[in-house]
Amino acid sequence: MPSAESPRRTVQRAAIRAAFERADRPLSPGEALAAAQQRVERLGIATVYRNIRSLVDEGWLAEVPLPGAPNRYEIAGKHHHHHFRCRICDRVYEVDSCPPDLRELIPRGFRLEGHDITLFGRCADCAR
Amino acid sequence: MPSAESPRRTVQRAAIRAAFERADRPLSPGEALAAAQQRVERLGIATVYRNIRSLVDEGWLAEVPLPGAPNRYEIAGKHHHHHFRCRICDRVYEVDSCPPDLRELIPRGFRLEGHDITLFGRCADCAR
DNA sequence: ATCGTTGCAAATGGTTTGCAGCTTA
DNA sequence: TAAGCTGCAAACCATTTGCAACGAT
Repeated sequence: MPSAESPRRTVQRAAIRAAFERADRPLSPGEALAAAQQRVERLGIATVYRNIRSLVDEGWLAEVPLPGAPNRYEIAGKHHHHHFRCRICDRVYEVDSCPPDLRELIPRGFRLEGHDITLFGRCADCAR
Repeated sequence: MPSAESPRRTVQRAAIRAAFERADRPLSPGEALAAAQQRVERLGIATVYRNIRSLVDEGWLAEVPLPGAPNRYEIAGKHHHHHFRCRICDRVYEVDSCPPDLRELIPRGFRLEGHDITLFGRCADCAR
């Protein structure tokens, strides 16, 4: 019986997970690096990318793809929601949403499998 | 009175514009290159990027940013609409949409300036 | 003592820029 | 002609990978 190897417990991995646990919003790899480096000084960006990928594969993190901006990542398992990106500070926030019926919008013959809605504007901090 | 210089008429620029005029969907720079190279063999990708930028600045092209995928571009001036990306062939299509009232979704203090909605799934060609 | 993980640097892939030669006006 | 464009190659930026040293088990 093949047993999936579980990742080793390293300070780097713990610091990266902690960064996401403490964040109140989705983080980019760079943001996660900055946060995790407060614990592990010599942490490298490659390690952040590698761990993000493995946490996504594990289902612990969820990818947050955004139009015209690098991906963010957030802890998985939340209910269906979307995101708001601040054009000033570039931070991304989670927003609850009641997406309308999108099924009727697609051309005939197309198969709809999902959708992304990204709102943008200014967050409370940047709204002046 | 300062007069904005208008770009010179070159075969490259004409071929690039023709690529977008003939396309029935938003094109990536690579797709535009491939289409325009049918007219101008030695066309380079840098020229495509430079012309796309200037056409966007001129207001002739509109940027179509997509989550997790390189930008596409389409002729500007269309009415409000959104896009559908095929997960199989990666082509992007325009879809008419009647977006719901998104204003009520954002957190208090935030200022909503716009939104992007991207549908994804399989286009008619790839739906099997 | 293994073998997975890390840090660093080099490799990628998409996009941008420098520059000499070409072309439009 | 002169200045704007173009093609090519090098530069960039975000992300990925190779590799030897490191460290969890």
